[in-house]
Amino acid sequence: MPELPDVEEYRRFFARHAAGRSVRRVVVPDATIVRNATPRALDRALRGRTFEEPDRHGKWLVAWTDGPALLLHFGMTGDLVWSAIEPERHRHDRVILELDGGDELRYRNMRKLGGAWLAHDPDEAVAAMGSLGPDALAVKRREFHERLSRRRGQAKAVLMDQRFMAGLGNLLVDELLWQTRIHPRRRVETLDDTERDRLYETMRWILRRWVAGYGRVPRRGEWLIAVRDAGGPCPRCGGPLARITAAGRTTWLCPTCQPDPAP
DNA sequence: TCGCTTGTTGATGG
DNA sequence: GCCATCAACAAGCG
Repeated sequence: MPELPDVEEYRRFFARHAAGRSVRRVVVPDATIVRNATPRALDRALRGRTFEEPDRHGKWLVAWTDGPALLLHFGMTGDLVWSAIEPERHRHDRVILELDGGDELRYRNMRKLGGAWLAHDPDEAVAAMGSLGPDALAVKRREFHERLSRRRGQAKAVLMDQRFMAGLGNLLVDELLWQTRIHPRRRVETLDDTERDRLYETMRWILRRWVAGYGRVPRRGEWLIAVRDAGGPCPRCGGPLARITAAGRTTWLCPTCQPDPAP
């Protein structure tokens, strides 16, 4: 369930269970999930190391040890599982961290989009994550506006681009555009100052609410994302929602609240 | 069988 | 170089 709030929840989950604990062994049933090392190299690098408090940047989880780091990206179907909660291993558990005391933290990923990377130092970690923009939850107003001013094109595509802001995904961008009443195909260069600032404020508000209140993308309440799958009406105006494709992704919007820039 | 899916990357074309 | 589109990755569901 990987949007920024989901990965932040994974980060806390990882910290709660694995921080301060040492690695007894790393088991990788499917070698292809580790993208830049062999299972043997990953095991050798992490075995005997102790996990520290993990970091998150956008949708990336960076789990540092007192030596190298394990980087996890959750794709569309990634998850973390703790053995005390779920004792049996699952066929989609791709990386299994056996920790001191016998507990296991497992990286599960059905579709194998995303994966695991090994980084020996911060430079390698940055290289593995690619060119990411600032974390969407940490970015300052001034930098947001500065970066937005350098972009052209459809709002949906710009906001989804991890090089612009790291952490905004398909669901969250639909929510953000609906909250700010901006059509997904609206070109960002046509946004006025009020709209730009509303984008920043609303992005922060949604992220904080979803991180603090849900720890994930919400499924209930007066959110666009909570009603769209049920085919429900717009929570704001009561009109029917519309489904289009924008930036190559399924996109939900309210045609009344978010007028089409080019009817 | 086909279409669809909360993500990302690389090729292609304008 | 920037932007738009699409295929590919992979696996499950209806």
